[in-house]
Amino acid sequence: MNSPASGSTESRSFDLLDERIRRWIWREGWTELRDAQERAVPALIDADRDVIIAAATAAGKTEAAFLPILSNLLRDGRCVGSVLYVSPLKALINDQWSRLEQLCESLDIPVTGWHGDVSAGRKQRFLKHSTGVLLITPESLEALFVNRGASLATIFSTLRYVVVDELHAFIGAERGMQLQSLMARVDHVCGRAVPRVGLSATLGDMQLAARFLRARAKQPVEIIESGSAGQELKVLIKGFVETGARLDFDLAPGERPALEDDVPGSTLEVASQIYRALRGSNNLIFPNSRRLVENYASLLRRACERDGYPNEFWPHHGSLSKELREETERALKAGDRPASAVCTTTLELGIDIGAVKSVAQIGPPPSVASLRQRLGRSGRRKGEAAILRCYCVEAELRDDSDLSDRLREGLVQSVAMVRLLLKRWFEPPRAGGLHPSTLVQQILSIIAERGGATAIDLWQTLVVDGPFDTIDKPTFAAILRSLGSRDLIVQEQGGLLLHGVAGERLVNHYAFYASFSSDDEFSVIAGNRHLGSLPVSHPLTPGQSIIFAGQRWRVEDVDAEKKSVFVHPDRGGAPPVFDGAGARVHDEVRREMHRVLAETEPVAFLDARAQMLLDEARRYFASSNLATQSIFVAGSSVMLATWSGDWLNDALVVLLRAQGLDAWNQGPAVSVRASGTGTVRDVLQRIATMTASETTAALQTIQNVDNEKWDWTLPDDVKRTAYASLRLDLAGAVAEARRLSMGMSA
DNA sequence: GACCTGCTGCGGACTG
Repeated sequence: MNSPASGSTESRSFDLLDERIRRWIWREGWTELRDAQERAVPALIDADRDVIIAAATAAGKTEAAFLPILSNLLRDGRCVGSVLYVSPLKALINDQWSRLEQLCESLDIPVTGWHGDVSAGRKQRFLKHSTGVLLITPESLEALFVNRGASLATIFSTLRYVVVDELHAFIGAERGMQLQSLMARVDHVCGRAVPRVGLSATLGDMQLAARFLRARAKQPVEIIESGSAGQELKVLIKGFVETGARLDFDLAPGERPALEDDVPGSTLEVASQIYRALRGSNNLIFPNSRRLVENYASLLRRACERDGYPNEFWPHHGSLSKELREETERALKAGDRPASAVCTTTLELGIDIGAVKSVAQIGPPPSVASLRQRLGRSGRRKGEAAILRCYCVEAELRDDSDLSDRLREGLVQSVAMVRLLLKRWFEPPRAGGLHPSTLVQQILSIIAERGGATAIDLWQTLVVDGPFDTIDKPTFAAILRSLGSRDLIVQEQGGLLLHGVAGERLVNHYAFYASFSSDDEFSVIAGNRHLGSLPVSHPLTPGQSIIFAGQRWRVEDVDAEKKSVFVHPDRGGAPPVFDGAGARVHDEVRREMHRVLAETEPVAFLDARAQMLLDEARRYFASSNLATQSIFVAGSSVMLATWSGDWLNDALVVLLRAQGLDAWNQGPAVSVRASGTGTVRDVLQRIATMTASETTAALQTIQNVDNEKWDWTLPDDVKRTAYASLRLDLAGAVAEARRLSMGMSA
């Protein structure tokens, strides 16, 4: 069938679908099944294998999975089976629920959304009749295991598929480990391997994704990869120099500059250019922090006010209340007048926000993968190009400017990332993390589910059948002892493990279900209105002014006990201070940066000022022999130009420090405090011959290794190994030390 | 000098 309307028999897949679903397709007026849908039907219809569907965002992945799955459910005449659909976002569950409900209503298949915002009544209804489609988050699924362990076998008795949406969002993350464990526990409860289906638009390595979906598979995972038509991309990178000058941006007559005291001139210049280029259409603007989102949203809103337009620029980030975020989403979706969002990664994936004309990136993107995801939001209409504008601010050079400024690091990183994007490369997920923190959560959860478990049971489910297969028996035993010493678990006479008093208390609180931790935040309240939450590290004081939700406020009162900040509108304001570490750059990006600097041809997508800045950086790169020289003296430091990613650089820093040198990661280079290169070369030679156990010993020097939610419960060495598995490339650092000490070029 | 995700059961008061 290329055309169901014509009754053509070209499509075997169409004929395989249940008659009621064929009628639905007919009614919808589809003229053909998309490529991914055509291929997914025979793979899924018999529920006899695992499948990955990788296709572009608009290629109809949900239907590709659900048309054959629902056909299977209808086989017995009426629906007696069930499907478990797991999604990383509540908003996505709500979107998918409306789409599926529209289809399933006519098929008499119940569709149940299940997450924290869904009423207990709806959940009860599913528990009574556990058939149809259950759309759920990993956290709510965890809660089912903890609270309804005894009825799980009944609930999942007719389960035919487990579908995981946005598969890429789970790989390499704590939530991914949790999800893999939950899928293994579903199989255990069902007493059989329930077929798994993974959906994603951004998978690079299909084999990695297949191993994530089912490790140690008896039969291979079937992979359906549907290439997207190459979409045209228009890119422009604009350069700016921070001179410290201030622009007369938006002052009303007689108004005293207020923001200008806090905002650099380049920010005003970037805001002013964005305003001119984007006002009048729908766009997404990505500064790299919530603080900058607030700054730009406030400036752009005031520019609209100044010119007498209704506001077109709306902030969107994770600290804003659900209501304020929905206001922004509604403005974007409405389509009756122009609206742009100034946002963080909250608008990078998931929810449908309608057509977006262009994407503006302020400062270097956090990663190529993220840039790719952001661009996927633009030019979705047929025949329209995706448009990307990057705004890069560089410092004015002085005699004491550092390497990063002289090499125009931010600009060069943006150029490198855009070039990698055009080559269709992006960072693979780092799947080697051990995540013993999540193992602790799963141990406590299984004890709750089964009303107690032996060490052997836990070992079998979590390590032999589950995702924690890099944990050996002595380590597993050490973790159990560590949990015992903290009263999280106790052992009965017969060997059965139960919760201790402390364990009982933690598992019985709803905060247990999430595998990841989050910081303490203060509620920001204006009058009766909850504006959102603010992660506060330095406590706020009454009288202080802040920018929040794109507007300026003065702090009236702070209630530390209730974690609330009471504010009222104000004219002045410094943006709220957010803490956190920087984005981590991949090896390949740093190598591409080296190539960008070593070449001499102009880069096609730079404006005149950006090209000038790049030329400057290239001249410095050439005159300092950076193409061939890896070790050199700069002031009171010795620079080691590794041109490697932050995992390798951080590991090299750990190894240098363990040898008594003061070192730190400076991006393209590692900097060591030393007067000459002699000592540094000697130490590099020593590091170059280190064995794995010697590098492991160096981990002892790291001060703070508590990274994930349950790390505080783990033995010290397990914690350090876990830290290294997530954040350090120790083997790479040893190899780099060898290269550096032999005087080879990058 | 970063970002994001998620969260139950139960008792008691109240309503129709």
